[in-house]
Amino acid sequence: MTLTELRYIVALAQEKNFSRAAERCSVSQPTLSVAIARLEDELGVQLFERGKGFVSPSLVGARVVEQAQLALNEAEKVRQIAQRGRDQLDGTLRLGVIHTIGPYLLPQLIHSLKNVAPNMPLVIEENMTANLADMLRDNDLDVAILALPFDQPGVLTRPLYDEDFKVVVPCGHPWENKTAIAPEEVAGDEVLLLKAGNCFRDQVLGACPQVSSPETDIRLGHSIGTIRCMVASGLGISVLPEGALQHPYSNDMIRVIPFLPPQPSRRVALAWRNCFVRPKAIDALLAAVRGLDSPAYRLLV
Amino acid sequence: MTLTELRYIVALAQEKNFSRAAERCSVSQPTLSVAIARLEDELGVQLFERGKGFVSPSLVGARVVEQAQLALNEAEKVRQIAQRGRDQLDGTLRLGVIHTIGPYLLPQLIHSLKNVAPNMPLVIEENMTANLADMLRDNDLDVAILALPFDQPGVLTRPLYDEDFKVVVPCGHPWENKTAIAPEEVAGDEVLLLKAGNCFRDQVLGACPQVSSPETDIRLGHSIGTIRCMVASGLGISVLPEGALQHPYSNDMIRVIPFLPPQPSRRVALAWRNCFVRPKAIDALLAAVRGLDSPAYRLLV
DNA sequence: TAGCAACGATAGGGATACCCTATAGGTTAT
DNA sequence: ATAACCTATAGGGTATCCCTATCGTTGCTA
Repeated sequence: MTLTELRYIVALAQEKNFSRAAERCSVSQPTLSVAIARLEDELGVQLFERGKGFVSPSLVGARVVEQAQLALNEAEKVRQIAQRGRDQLDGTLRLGVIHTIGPYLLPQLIHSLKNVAPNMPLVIEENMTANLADMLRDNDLDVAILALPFDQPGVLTRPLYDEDFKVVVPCGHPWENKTAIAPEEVAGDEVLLLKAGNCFRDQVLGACPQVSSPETDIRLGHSIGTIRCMVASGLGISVLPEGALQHPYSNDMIRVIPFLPPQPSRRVALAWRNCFVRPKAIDALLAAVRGLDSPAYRLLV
Repeated sequence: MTLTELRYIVALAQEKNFSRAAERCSVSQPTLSVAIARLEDELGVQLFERGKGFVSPSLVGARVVEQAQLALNEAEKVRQIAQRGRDQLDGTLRLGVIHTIGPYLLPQLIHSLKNVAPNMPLVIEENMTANLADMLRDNDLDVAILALPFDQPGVLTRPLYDEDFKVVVPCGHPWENKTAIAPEEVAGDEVLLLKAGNCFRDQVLGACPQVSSPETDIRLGHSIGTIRCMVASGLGISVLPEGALQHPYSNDMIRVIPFLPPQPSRRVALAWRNCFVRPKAIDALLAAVRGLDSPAYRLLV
């Protein structure tokens, strides 16, 4: 039983004439005649009564034809669904992003993405790099935004932008009026850090070797927002990425001071499985990044 | 797009492995691999993402597979409907019958038919021979029971039984105690006849040439039942088929008297289009007639 | 009544599609 | 390093599919 055969019997039931039914199906009359005879043989039932002046579905034939029409309708829906799905920029994209980027980049990025791919809503997973890597591997995510280095077999990356690190001190701090700070000056346990697992914490420790990693978690924040508040309240100082210090996240209770050149920074990249089937969605994200307009991000795309 | 291809993608979505999916579909792995690639090409969408350790439906693929399953279900119903319809003794049979046979034969016949074909209900059309012939030709009936001769192109007949004619006189009539009557004795306008169009009326006129066909319809009955009552009330005599005089249609207000041999009779037959697709239903009717147990019918089957 | 037109079935041939085995190319596990 | 596993590709054989040509029947018409 094939879809073609089903189309044939539906056409014959409607036309009640082999030649016209064949024409409607764009085949010759013998083709349709033989195909229907074959289907009748396969099903073991005579579907049509060939009379002198008429062709008419038998009792069974009428029911079979009716059901055949339903089957054809469902098959046609398959084609329609595929047709609608041909646009790679149509349909949800599952995007992972690390905690230290998501809240600061995504509002702008989504706004920019709307221009490039208006019909591609994002499902956003905010997590740490290691978890995003797993989800990417397990096909729980389509794409992720995270900080380099990131090397994962079967996953491609593409740098998006560089983002400088800044020193953040509370209002009234001795460094309040410094214009630049050397990485080595940032030292001791006065420095507030993110909890372990966040890649940004390790990047700060790498950039400022004098910072001690305290055993207690008193000076460890769950998020950049927490740390910013702790700094503002006078608990200590910190090092944060510039993106997290843009309006409206900066305020007059803290002072943001640049490092001395070469300023420490991180490289933020897009990552996706090399076999991901919607490359145009990647392109759209790159274009959206290209459309960003923020001095905090030194674009690489 | 073929049903086979739809089966392939459903299997692959379930097994998430080309080899196992191929095995489930009873084809080789390359066959399934190529078929799916071909379908993806036809639909213009990549349905599956082939990763290192996994095979997973894409966003579109998942929807397509889901719809494919629905289409396959509908197609399978086609097969089931045909399967159920394979029994030619299952399903309604449209039976035509003439007025002078229906009320007398059918109660017994249906009872007998229940034993032969318990799942073949009858739709009964009671009409005159000419109309039954038309309905048979136009595929409005499957089969008819009527009196011979009946010759119609494309229609086959098979004799069922012979049925004698009897003279019916009212109680107290001069012939009341005769044991047999010659056809020529039945004469004049005392004889009650069916209205024109009924074949039995013509058969009586043929058997009893002395009977005059009155111009007025005073002595014409709409049905055999009407005539029987008119005889009982003393309006005249009549000639009726033996089947219409069985219990409970006979009573003590009328006398039923046979003709002198050779008794006039009619031959009742089954008729159906030669292309009718349920020959077993014909056989079942013949068997049901064979199962009749009434002295009024001299069976021929 | 002969001829013609309409219709469906059949015959025969050719193109295509389908499915197979063998194998390549890649990754994972031992 | 090797084996095992997985998917894609190549090449070839066969079955299916569809075509044209034609037959047989029926019904209509000249």
